[in-house]
Parts: sequence; C-alpha cells; structure tokens
Amino acid sequence: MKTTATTGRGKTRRPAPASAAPREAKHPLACTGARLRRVTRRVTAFYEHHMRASGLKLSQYSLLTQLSEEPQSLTALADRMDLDRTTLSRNLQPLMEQGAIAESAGADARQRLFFLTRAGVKLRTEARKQWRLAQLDLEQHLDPDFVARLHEQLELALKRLKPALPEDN
Amino acid sequence: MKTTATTGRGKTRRPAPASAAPREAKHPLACTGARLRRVTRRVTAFYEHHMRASGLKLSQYSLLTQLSEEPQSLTALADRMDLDRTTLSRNLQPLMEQGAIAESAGADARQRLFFLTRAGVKLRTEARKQWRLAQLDLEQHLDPDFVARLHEQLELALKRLKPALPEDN
DNA sequence: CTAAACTACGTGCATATGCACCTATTACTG
DNA sequence: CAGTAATAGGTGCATATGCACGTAGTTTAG
Repeated sequence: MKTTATTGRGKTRRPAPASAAPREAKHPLACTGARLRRVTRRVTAFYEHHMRASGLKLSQYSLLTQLSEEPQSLTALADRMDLDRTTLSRNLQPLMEQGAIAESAGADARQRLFFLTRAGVKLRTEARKQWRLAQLDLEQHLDPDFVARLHEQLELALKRLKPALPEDN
Repeated sequence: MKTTATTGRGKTRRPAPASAAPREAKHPLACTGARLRRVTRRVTAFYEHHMRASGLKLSQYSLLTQLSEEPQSLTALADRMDLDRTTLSRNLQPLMEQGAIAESAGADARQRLFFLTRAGVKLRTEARKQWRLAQLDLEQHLDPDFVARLHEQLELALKRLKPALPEDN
C-alpha cells in the first residue's frame, strides 16, 4: 500500500474558481455540524471539570434541573430537551438508582411521571453551586456579552429548526 | 416493580413555590453547556437525516475529511478535533474495518499514521454530496448570514477556551 | 549506559445518543 | 364491542465520549 498516495500537499488555497455558486463566494461552506460538535465537546469538558466535585455530569445536572420544575413523563421531557426517548430513558437510570429521581404512575397507565426525590433536590442544590462557578468562569473566559449573544443565536437556531425535523416518519 | 408506594400523589403539581430567584438581575444565567448540547443534538439529527444515504455518520464524515488533508497520528488528530484520544481511536475502528481508513507506522515505532484508502477517498467524495445538501439545507433553514456569524462565534469560542483547559493534569 | 520521565496508544468502565423493532394501553371506528 | 390506529415505553445494537489506569517505545538525567 502506498502510504502517501492521496496526499500530494493540499495547501494550495484555491483562488476562488469564479465558477462556484454565489453563496460560496463568501465562505468556504464549512460544516456547521462538525463545528458545533467540536465546540460542544470543549465546552462540556469545561463544565465537567468544574462539576466534578458534585458527582454529577453536566447532562445529569441538566436533567435534574428540568425535572425540578415539575414532574414530567418521558416523552414530554424528551421533547423538551430534544433528546431521543430511549436515550433519556437510559440517562435517567443512574439517577434513579442513585435515588435522586423517582417515578410515579401518571393518569395514563402507560405513563411514568418522573420527579426529583428529596435527595434529588438536595443533590441538585449542591451541584448548582458548582454549575454556577462553571457558568461564571465560562462567561469570564468568553465574555458575558458574547455568551448572551451566543445564547440568542442558539435559541433562534432551535426555533428555526423546529419544523425542519418534527418527527421524520 | 412498582415503586409507586412512596409517591402517592404524583399529580399534585406544586404551584410554583414562589421561587426565590432574584439573583440574576441581568440574565437568568442559563446553562451554555446544556444549550449547546441541545442545539448540537438537533443539528446533528439534521445532518444525519441527509447523510443517511451515504452510509456515514456525520462524525465519520468529519473524520474522513480531516484525514483527507494528510495522514495524521492519533494524538495529532485528537488535538485537532478536540477529541479524546481514546474516543478517536474507537471512532476510527468502524472506518478501518470498512476499509476506508488504514494505518501505517510513523517515524516513531509508537505512532500509527492514519490515512484514507482509495476506497475511503471515494466514500468521502460520495458522502460529500450528501453533506453539501445538508449544509445548504441547513443554511436555508437558518439563513446563510446567520450561519456565517455562528461559525465566527464558534471559532472565537474555541480560541478563547483553548488555554482554559489545556491538559488538566 | 541505565533508570526515570515522557510520549503514544490501548483497555475497561460508565454514560450519551439514536435507530429499528417490540409490547402494553388507550383512543378511534365501523 | 371487535379491530385498528395511535400513544407511551422498552430492548438490542452500534456509535460517541471521556476517565482511570496500564503498556511499550523514546528521550533524558546521571
């Protein structure tokens, strides 16, 4: 196998082929998804670092926070968080085993309503301190206004993508 | 097993306990991490939907793209993508089994240099068409300028967070 | 030159994420 | 009311993600 077959130095930054679509005349059409994923990885690491002491992952803290507002069914929570039902179901397990979250039957025999136990409330309250430090530290690194603008953009993106992929099938 | 015992009245949705949250006068100090993760989930789903036909996940396409520039070692690639080395190592496996990526020894006996095989190049070329449609569709949903601004912000965030968590230990 | 330090990578474990497919209830319909 | 559609969840499978810890090759201190 020729190791360098396809390599051939690709640094010749093309001088705009003048033939491309108008949209790309401006930007190189980079992958938004990959960028988002990458930034999310780094930012997540940032939070995890701070929240380590709390014994909660960022995702778990988020879950507790969502449930702290009111008991919710799996589907409702999944919709609210843009999470797959089955993912959410499994994400809840460690927290249930840990006794932070419990479930009760809903009006519907199929439904399971999840809610924070007393221990869960306490756990979240403690973790919130760490989360707060993480958030403040992040805003210090990124600049508070920058973060505020980013939040607006993220919210807007969510709104605009909502109808884009409602429920495929 | 029904754990409903302790629950009793699960439907007593408490009327918003007059929450004491006067702290954040300016903004509600929302979680940037959770928002990013949520948007990333939705955007990822958007891409996956389009790329389905290619047989590649967005993450795999990203990997192939990174490697298409030049063969790289695990660590180098991991650094470049803000990915944990071990995560990257495992993400490469399906692509290697699939024959899209292969490895060769580097100058250093410890190192493994990964590169696209001929099949990998082809696979990526094909997938790129789908990716392109996804990207264009996304930009149509979000507005191209919006996306451009978002990219700038994400890049800036990366830059500003770079020194924040170099290599913990 | 040898032992410690460093570097590149791997394994086991735990969680995160979503799809295809399956079961149990409930709602709807003729 | 039987039969079907719609709803709420679950399981198995595959990938994604990162940490703690372990191993082998490399560099460096003495």
